[in-house]
Amino acid sequence: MNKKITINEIAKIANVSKTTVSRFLNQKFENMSQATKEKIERTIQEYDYQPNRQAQTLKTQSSLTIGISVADLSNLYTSRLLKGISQTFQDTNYQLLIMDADNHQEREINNIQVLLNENVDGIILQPLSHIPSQYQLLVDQGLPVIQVDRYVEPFTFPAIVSDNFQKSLEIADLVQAKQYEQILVLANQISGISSRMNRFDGLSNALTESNISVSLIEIDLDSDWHTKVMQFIEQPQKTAIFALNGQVLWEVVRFLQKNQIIYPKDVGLIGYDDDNFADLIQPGISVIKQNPHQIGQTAAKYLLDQLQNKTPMKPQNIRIAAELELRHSL
Amino acid sequence: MNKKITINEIAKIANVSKTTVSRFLNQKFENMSQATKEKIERTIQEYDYQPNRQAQTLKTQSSLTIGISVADLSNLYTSRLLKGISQTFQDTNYQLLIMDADNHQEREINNIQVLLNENVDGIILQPLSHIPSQYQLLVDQGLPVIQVDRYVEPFTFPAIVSDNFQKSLEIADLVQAKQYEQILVLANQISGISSRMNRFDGLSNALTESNISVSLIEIDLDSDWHTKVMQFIEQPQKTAIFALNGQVLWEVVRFLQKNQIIYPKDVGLIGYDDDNFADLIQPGISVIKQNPHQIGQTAAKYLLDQLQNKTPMKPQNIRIAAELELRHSL
DNA sequence: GTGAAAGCGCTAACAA
DNA sequence: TTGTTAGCGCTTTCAC
Repeated sequence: MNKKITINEIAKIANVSKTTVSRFLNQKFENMSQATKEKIERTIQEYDYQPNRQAQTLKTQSSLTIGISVADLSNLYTSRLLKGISQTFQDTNYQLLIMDADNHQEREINNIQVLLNENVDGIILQPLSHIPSQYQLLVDQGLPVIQVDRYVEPFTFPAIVSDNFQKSLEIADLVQAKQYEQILVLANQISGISSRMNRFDGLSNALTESNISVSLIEIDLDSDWHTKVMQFIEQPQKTAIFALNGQVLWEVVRFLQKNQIIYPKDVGLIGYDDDNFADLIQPGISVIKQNPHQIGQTAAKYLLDQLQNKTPMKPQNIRIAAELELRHSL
Repeated sequence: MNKKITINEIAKIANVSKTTVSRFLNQKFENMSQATKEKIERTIQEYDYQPNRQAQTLKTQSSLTIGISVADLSNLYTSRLLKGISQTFQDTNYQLLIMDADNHQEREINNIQVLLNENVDGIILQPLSHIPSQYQLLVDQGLPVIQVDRYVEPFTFPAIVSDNFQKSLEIADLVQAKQYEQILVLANQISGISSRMNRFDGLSNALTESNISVSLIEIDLDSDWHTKVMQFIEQPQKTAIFALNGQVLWEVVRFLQKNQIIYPKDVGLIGYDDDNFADLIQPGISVIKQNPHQIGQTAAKYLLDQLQNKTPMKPQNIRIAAELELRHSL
């Protein structure tokens, strides 16, 4: 067990005080002779000295660590989001403390407490809850916080999200142009998840004046969704299905394949594709592709900016354009 | 900015010394009166006190943090691996410090240095390099380290991996039974990546006595791989393609679809499917499904065990069975 | 059963 | 231009 060398020993070896070494570490060269500077540099090199982070944090109350809490670690959207964040912080001094809420609100609260307790300098949060009071402890801390993918209303922190509402307007246009008569929106529980609500609301709002009906089935809450979907498809009206996220889209495709329902003949199909797999499935499925990597990058950039300039950012929604890719299914 | 309450203030409020509070925090109740115990408990509750992690670490030299360095954060294999690790540590006091090497060796080295510098108590490593000397600094530290997905030879640390070699033996049997005459193995660079090498070696070894030829194309190193694959397919021999990981499998499927090459008629196809998407593609593709979640869990469990029992683990390979799912493509 | 005091490795105010 | 000193929040030895 290699005991690590400390600032004291470096100071002793270089024949200076530890203050001077500390000045060197923090690049305060204004009043330092070239000689001592070089002497310290050499010693640090030679002994491969790295300052102890905990001691630095304890003293300065700044951990140079960014806390992240994601809703669910195990999907590609999250991976790409994290990649974007990670790349942006790559060449800074910040470390990332990534925590998974695993879609449980208590875990998210716990994550936030742990992150605060680790004295993180900023937080990137993919919020699970839409109840602002849950995040009161973040507000109290006055820490820089950026939301990603979703936001909590009323706005307390800036949020980097996809242009969910806008994309649904485009889908509404399409659906009208193609003369569909009813739309079935399939989703995981949407209540409180701003991204999903925006996707649904965009469509409903745009079609409210039309005579196209919009229905919602939350497949994770409704064990009978298979039957209901079949009923919709069997009705005489021309029906389209809109899957609000990738996971749901693939479940629907599996279901349709199993029941030999052909799209777009028997039913129209469009959905979110966070896995970029839609082009592999024949016939091609029309999808909306988000850009989680850019969402992550953007969030990280804004956070970094706040950290460096100490200027608080006003709560606002920053939208990253998703991409509509039309194929044959709608 | 809510200044956090410290052990000193808790002590003052509870009318005891901070030593006693510290004893309480560390559950040293042997010589503590019920009265003080309750008094401290109440005060801690009331003020929502959480001990400062940096101070604890500085003092005890144990950070209660596990460092993780993954090869590439942005694929599902990694996500599921991390989920398995994360779930296992969920109910412990350990935090996870996750770092992405982004497939760059220098980054991995840097990650390791950062993790050591953060005084992590253990490391889970998906190694990028096969050169043991790169990891000498880990050996020197005497830290518990577990490798996942891949290993470095000669063995310095235990490794949790898929049964890559064994699965390739099964594939060799299949290929012989189906009377293929040549196998084209498609991969990303395999040199030094034990998992990929094991997959290739298993197949080659099993077929060395047969008259089935085995060829390798590393598609990320060979910009001309499309042409070469076409040449193989056009040969009179009955050909099968074996894609050594998910990403490669999907690239091959895209390529075959684009060129209207039909499997299994024109060419047999089997590959690793870490995304669990193969069942969506028609006709069904035969795949090997790994279990990264279980690999992560297992790695975390062994690490936790070492941490708690202070017993070093002997370097060994622990294999987690992958699953062969046969469909129509081979 | 409890507390005083030293010290983990660092930074920063102040002194020289 | 450099050093002395105090202290960040905690644990632990030793004393009572």
